[in-house]
Formats: sequence, structure tokens, C-alpha cells
Amino acid sequence: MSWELPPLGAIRVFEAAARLGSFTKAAEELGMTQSAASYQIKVLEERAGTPLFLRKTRQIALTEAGQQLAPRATDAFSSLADAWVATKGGATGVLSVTTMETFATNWLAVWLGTFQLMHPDLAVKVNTSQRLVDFSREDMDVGIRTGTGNWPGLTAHYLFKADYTPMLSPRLAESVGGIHHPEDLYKVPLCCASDPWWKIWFEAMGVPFEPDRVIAGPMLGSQAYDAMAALTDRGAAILTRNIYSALLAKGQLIQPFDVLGSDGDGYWLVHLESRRNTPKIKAFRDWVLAQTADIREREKGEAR
Amino acid sequence: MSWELPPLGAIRVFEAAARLGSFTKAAEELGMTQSAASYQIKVLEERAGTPLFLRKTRQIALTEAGQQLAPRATDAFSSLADAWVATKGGATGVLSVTTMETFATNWLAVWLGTFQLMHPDLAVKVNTSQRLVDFSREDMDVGIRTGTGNWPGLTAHYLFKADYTPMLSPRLAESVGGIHHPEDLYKVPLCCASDPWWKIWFEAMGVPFEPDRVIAGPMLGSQAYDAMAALTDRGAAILTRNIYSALLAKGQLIQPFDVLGSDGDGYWLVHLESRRNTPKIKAFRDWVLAQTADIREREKGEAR
DNA sequence: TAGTATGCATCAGGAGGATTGATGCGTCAT
DNA sequence: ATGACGCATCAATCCTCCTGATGCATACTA
Repeated sequence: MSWELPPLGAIRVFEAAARLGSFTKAAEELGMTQSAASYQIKVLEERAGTPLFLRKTRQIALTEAGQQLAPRATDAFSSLADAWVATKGGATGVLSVTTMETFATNWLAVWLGTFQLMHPDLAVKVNTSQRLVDFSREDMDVGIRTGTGNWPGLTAHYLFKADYTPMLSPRLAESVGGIHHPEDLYKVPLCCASDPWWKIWFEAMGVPFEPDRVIAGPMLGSQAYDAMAALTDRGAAILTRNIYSALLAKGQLIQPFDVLGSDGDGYWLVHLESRRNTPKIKAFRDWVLAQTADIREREKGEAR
Repeated sequence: MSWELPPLGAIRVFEAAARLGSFTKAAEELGMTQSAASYQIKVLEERAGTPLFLRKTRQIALTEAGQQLAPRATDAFSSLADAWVATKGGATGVLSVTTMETFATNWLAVWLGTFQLMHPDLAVKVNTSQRLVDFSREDMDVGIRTGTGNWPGLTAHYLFKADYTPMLSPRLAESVGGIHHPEDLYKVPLCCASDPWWKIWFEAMGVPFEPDRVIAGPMLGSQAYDAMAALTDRGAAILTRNIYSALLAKGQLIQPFDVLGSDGDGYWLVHLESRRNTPKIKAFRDWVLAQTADIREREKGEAR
């Protein structure tokens, strides 16, 4: 299905000229000079093998061929313009977010409602996966990931630190007489005990990590699942404080120690550099940054 | 109604690539290189602010935005192509011929039937007027005119000489005892006696024209009307032999003398130079030239 | 009726977008 | 493991398209 098409620039001018009844006006609408318009019409007529306009004095009129062509050209351009505007005005439709379960369940799930109130015409589709998707290979708009903020080809906006600390349910803590010293953690199962975060955290507390003393808890492979285990009294989990602050605030989990472990990673919102001005991406980015602004403020205070 | 349109060249490539599922194939269809196609897609994606294709390995897939855009682009181009082909394939539709009454009534009216048999889908619209129309101002395809074949901007095809000679009805000739010498013409009314053709013809006969001896006939201003007058015994008319050969052959008019007057003019078929390859014009031109080929053959013989 | 304004055609000149061809990279298939 | 395939990228080049000035014809105006 290989079509024979007219010179596209030329027929664009033709369409405007036919609609406006003037080469000069058409040129104005298209932001070019009258001579350019005249040239394009000439090109089109040569290709057509037939005149499309009659040159009356100080005005033009369509020939029969022109009359036949003009409305159809207008239609075609009109529908093309519709489709194009719909495509590029990407603020409508669906926004795809890819992130990890942790963030999705404990942050997005909590706050997304306010975003949808602000953008009722924009559906958010959340996709969870452990790896960082390749935005050139998968149809995703934005991602929220942990890392150092350095991903080639992507723009990354810093959200907050990924620092972590042990958490457990109040009931479990109570069952062992409370958690007052790091060593008390050896009295309860530790979720994902092999996770390096435990070691880093213990050392941040100034206490060596002793794997032999650990009661192994479930190994679930994701912070989100560890958190569920902790919530249901199955053990202590080492979790990102900034993510689980809601559960802490409600008292469903407790954070026995203020000290946070850190491997330097943070949470970042990322998207393709080339799409920084896409309306729907801009809307989501602005909203996430506003929602997390207070966390960054607090971090600044702590760093001081 | 000023539209926002995508870069037209770019979306043309996009449409082909979406349809064919490959940049390379699209480039082939459009007669350009793969790298050009890749470039255009990139341009379009930048303008759209969103990727349109996912780059899988060794194949591409449309993103959601692309899926939304592609069929609409295909539609738009398809209808544009339809309209364009209909316009440029001008062999269909209406062919406008402008000529003088003489030719229209005595040549076209006689022969046009055979043309329409050959081109049943092509309607011929005949427009008669005395002046040579300006093809850039009036919506005419071809003209048939007398002259020397030299009209700027027009292509002229020679048909036959415009040479003329007196004719009259057999009955009128008989009523004055036959026309044997030029002087016998003074016995009958002469149509359009002031026409210079009479003078030229008398002199071509080697006889001076004596306006005083003329019986003035009707002055109708057109050969066609003169011919009607002659047919109805109202006088002798000086007519183009090549045009009235049909009436002569049927004996409705007679041509008393073989000698033809000439002012050097001929009949020519003309059209805009730029439209020489328009199918419908080509069809009509070929047909007229074929129909008149024998006249030109005869003229060659006489000239020898 | 001269003078002015309007609209299209034409021309030479020039900028920049589009194209090419080579190259690189990643993946699939044999 | 190696060649084939397909897309991305880059520098160099080409050429399309646009501009600005000018001309011409006509319509309007005083």
C-alpha cells in the first residue's frame, strides 16, 4: 500500500489558500511570505498537471479540480491535526509509573488520591518491578527508583534518602520485653537477615553485626513483604523510614532507634530527558516533588 | 482555524513505519535511507514530547501514543492520497473545450460522438466564444482557435489551414444560372460582404473585388451564421473549406471554385504548456490530431 | 484621471533542514 | 562463535524552501 501523495508542504499551503481565498492570507496563517505561498501553489499545480486556482484580478478562485481537492485536503489535515494534538497534548490519557512494591504500596497507595483529585482526566497506571525499566524499550512515562541519581539519558529528581532502620510491631517488641539495645533485636526474627542493610545499620549503631546470633525470619525479597511480615508480628524488618512514616505515625510499627543506616542511595523520580516538558509528566513530577518537599526540608535540618 | 500540525515529512515516515513495522522498510517505501527515516522519527518524537515507538531488539513496536496516532495518520494520508490521485489523474471528469461557433457546430458537433465512444468516462463541455480565452483566468482545458500558432505560454498543435472560398446552396446558384465566373457572385447576396476575405479571395482568383457591384447579404458576424444563411438560400458565404467539407460532401452547399483564399491563418488546438501531459488533455489532443490527419495529408499533397 | 493600494508572479540569493554513507551497538540465528 | 539484521548516531553534503525586492495588473480613491 504505497501511496502517491502530493508534496505535503505544497498542499498544506493550498489548503490554507483555498480556505482563506487568498495566497497572502494563507502565507500569514502559515507564517511565511506571500512569495513562498505562491511558489508552493505553483509547485502543486505543476505536479497535479492542472491549475487549481484561477487568477482573477485581486482575488483567486478555485478551478473545478481545486474545488474537488480543497475540501478533502481540509478534512485530511483537520483529522491529522486532531490526532496530533491528542498525541502531543499528552496531559490527557494515561500516565504510566514504574516503581517498586515498597514505594507503590506505602507511598503511592497512600497519596495518589490527592493527585487524582487534582488531575481527574489523567489516569495513573502503576507498574511494579524490581529492575529499572529501560524507558526506550517499555512504554513507561516515569519511574521512581533508588540509586545515586545518575542514569544516562534520564532526568532524575531527588525525592528523599533511602536510609533505613529496624521496625517491628509493638506487640512483638513487647513480647520480648521491649527493644532498648541493638542486641535486643537478636531476640526476635529478622526479616531478610542476610540483607547488607542489617550489617550497615548495626555498625552505624557502633555495634558489630553478629549473624550467628540472628533468629532468621522470612526471606521475602522485597521491603514491602518484609513490612507485611513485621506488621503481622513475624519479625523485625529493616525499612526505609521515609517510606514507612505513615505506619509509624499510626503506631502499627515502631522504630526503636533513631539511628538510620545508609548506603548513600536515595529515592529518585526519573523520566526520559527528552520528555521533561510533556504535560502529564510535568504534572506528576510537580506533584511528587511538592508532596515530598517537607521530607527534604527535614533532611536538610538533620544534616545541619 | 489555524491548525497545529506535525512536521509533515516526519509524520509521513511515521505512518509508513507504523504500517510496515520497520524503519528500514518504511525508508524503502519512501525511497530514502534507513538513517533518514530514523532521523525523521526522532524529530517527530521530539515534537510530540513522547516516544512513538518502542525499540525492541530487531523490531519496533508502537507505544500507546503511537498506537493512537498511527491509524489516524494512515486515514488522513489515505484520504489525501485518494483526493490527490483523483485530482491529478484528470482523465476522469469533465474536459472543457473553448472554440468558435463555426468549429463547434460544423466539426465538433459532427465528430465528437466518436470521441465519447472512446472515452465514455470523460464528459466534454464545449464553450463557444469569439475571443481567445485566457487559460490562466478561466477554467478551460483546451481551445481551438485560428491564428498563426504563436501564443505565449500555450502549446499549439496545427490542425489545418483556415483557407476559405465562396459557398452557396445549389438552389441559389441555379436561380442565377449557375456560378461559373467570379463575377457571377455579384448576382447573389454576399454574406458579410465587408469581410476582407472576399477581397482576398477575388484577388486570389486574379479578379479585382468591386464592392459597388455587391448585393449585400446578412451580416451575422460569425462564419457559422453565414453558413446557415447560405444553407437557406439567403446568399453566398465565404467559408473555411476544411470546416464545411461535410456539407459540401452531402451537396447541401456547393463550392463553385477550387481556388482558396488565405490570410495565412490556420486552425490550432491549444492548451497550457504546463498541462501537456494531463491525461484528459492528451486524450483529446490525440483524438483531434488523428481525426484531422487526413486533412493535413491532403494539404501536403496540394502544396507539392 | 492620475495616484495609490492591493494581490499575485517572478527572480536571485541564502539558510537550514533533510539526506546520505559509514560506523557502532545489540541481538538473533545458524 | 560468527554473520546477519535492524536501529542510532555522526559529519558532510545537498537541495528544498524561504525571503525580500521587484514587476505587473487591477481596483479603489480623491
